[in-house]
Amino acid sequence: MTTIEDVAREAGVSVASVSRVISGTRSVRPKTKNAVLEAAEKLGYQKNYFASALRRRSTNTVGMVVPHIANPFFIELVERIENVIQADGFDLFLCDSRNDPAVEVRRVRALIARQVDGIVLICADEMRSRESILAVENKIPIVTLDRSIKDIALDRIAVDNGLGIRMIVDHLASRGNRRMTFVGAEEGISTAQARLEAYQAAVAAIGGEGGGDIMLGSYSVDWGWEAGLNIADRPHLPDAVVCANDLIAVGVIRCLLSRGIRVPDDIAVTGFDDIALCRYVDPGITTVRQPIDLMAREAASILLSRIAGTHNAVVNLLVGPEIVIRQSSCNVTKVS
Amino acid sequence: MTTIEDVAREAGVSVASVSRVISGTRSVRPKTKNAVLEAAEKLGYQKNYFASALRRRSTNTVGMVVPHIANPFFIELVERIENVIQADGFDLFLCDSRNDPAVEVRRVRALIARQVDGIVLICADEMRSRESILAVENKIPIVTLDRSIKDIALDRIAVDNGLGIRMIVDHLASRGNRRMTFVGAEEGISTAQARLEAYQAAVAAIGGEGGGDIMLGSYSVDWGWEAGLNIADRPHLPDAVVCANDLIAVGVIRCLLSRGIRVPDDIAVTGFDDIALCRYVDPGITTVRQPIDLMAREAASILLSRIAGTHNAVVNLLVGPEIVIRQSSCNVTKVS
DNA sequence: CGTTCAATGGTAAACGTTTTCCATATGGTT
DNA sequence: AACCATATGGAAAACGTTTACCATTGAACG
Repeated sequence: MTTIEDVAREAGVSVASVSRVISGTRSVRPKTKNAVLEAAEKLGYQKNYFASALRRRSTNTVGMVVPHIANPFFIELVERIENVIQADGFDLFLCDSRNDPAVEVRRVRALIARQVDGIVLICADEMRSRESILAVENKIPIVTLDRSIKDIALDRIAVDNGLGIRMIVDHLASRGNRRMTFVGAEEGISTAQARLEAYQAAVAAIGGEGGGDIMLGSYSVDWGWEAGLNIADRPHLPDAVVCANDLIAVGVIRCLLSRGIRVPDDIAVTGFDDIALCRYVDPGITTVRQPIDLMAREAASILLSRIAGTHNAVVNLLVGPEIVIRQSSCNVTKVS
Repeated sequence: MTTIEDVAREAGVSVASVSRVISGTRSVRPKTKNAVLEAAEKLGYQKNYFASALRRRSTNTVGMVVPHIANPFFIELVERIENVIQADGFDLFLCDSRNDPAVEVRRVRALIARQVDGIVLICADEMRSRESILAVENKIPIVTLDRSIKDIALDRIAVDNGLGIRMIVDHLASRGNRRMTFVGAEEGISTAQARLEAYQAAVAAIGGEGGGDIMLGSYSVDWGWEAGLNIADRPHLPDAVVCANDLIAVGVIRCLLSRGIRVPDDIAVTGFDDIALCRYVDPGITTVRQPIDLMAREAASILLSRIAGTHNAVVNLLVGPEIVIRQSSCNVTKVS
């Protein structure tokens, strides 16, 4: 391994000069600069990341913790965020918390131990993820994305879940669907909670039925399938099933179809997130599109500005969703 | 930040003893050990990762580079590998090469700079990914997974792609399909190349038509759709479309359906990998299941044993695939 | 010409561990 | 009791950077 000292000897300057050229912390005369660069090139010098981090106490790295790496929605956020921060010279460490606050806090600790300069957190639980925040001990900035933590003043960027669900319910109602059912996820997840409450309020607002017809599970295809079984077994089918995300909707639809129940003819089904999968299944799924690009850019730039030390007020940004109507909700119009 | 020195003072011992207790590198008397542990606990001591790594030149971390983080097949491999190595006390750094050898080599360099103890590489290109291997300079062990690099003696774990495709072609032939088409990915990808060659050989072996009817693009839904357009426009449809992976198959099927061509009734379509998506689309996709769990376990354990210094001969492990028959290939039997 | 100031270069002290090398204590064997 | 082997503790030297501090230079200015 060649060190700064080897380079200094080769270039005939001091280690300080080499360091200054490599890290660009202070100006050096063009002549010495060139000598250093040539020597470094010749010796194939590579800066030792750990020595540098140890001394500087900063790593040009941000960590990101997501609940489930296999969920395409999170992956899209990760990809976009990585794009933004990479342009600023930062690297990204990605961790999966398996939707478990205990794992999450371990991951956060591991990131802190590696002295990441900041963290983007999509938290596992709106109450118990508080531990993860405490683990940070205000040592570095942290922004929450998509999901939030209760009663804690933290930057947060998320879609307006309530509005999204209202748009869905209004859309279903406008096509004559009155009797609805909601298939959601655990209440511990802030987005799940928000979508649930919005569903209840929206159904009440349109004077529909089923505001209390609710099943809660997890954000997964398997749970959707399970809930589908329950629905299929009912003597009297609802007009529409509002699902808390697209994965659930896929499970519900697959299950209903397997039982000979037609979607959308017999029941309309909707999702949330607009992952690519919505376009690949048949029928295509009506859903709420999150402005992923905008969310990722905002989250990244807030984090970066906090890392840079600028920025003060806590940001709580709710971005607007967009409804995407596909076949899964286009059943016969019962009222027009 | 509390250091080893603070702990030593609190416990009334030397820093050496503290270090030995924390890192467990040498035995210490139970009495001092307890004193150290108590002091560490009391002060909330956390080992400085960088100082440790700088001194030890090892990090208990392995890096993994995959071509595309949004491809569910890779994600499954990542999840399984993380499970195995975590049980051994290793952390995983995941990177996305965007299927670009230039990005890949940057990622590998970043991993080396962070002194990962080993790398799992799913390489972008069977020729140009050679650069990535050179970047490692034999400093640390590296195993390739799924895809391979030409003419280079490196551990490799992969499915028997040729056998998988033969199983598919035989299955299609057994149901009476004679005229076939292949929709593959770039030849620079070893798996794509292997599947292509196997397709040609298998079609020849069964005396079918279409051994030369080949379209090459990328492992993506979009490419599948594009290839589907070409197929749909032909005056004379083939009996079956063999796709090089499931994403392509999804694209082909969606496209054909959108043009009023029925799958499987008019054309049978098959995939490769058996990602979850195959079960969620309609018709379900006939495909080749890779033994992901076995592959991940083997790759991880080979890497870990190389890191530990045991292990010598280069491993080139080809594991057996399994055919999963679903609706997409179950068209009318033309010969029986 | 003397003074001041900015620009640049070098020396050496951090950063927080791990580990080598010694010193001492302990226990077991003749 | 003498000896040896082993276990344990501590001092200090690494690991490779960055940076505080000082020294030197040369230019600008009166």
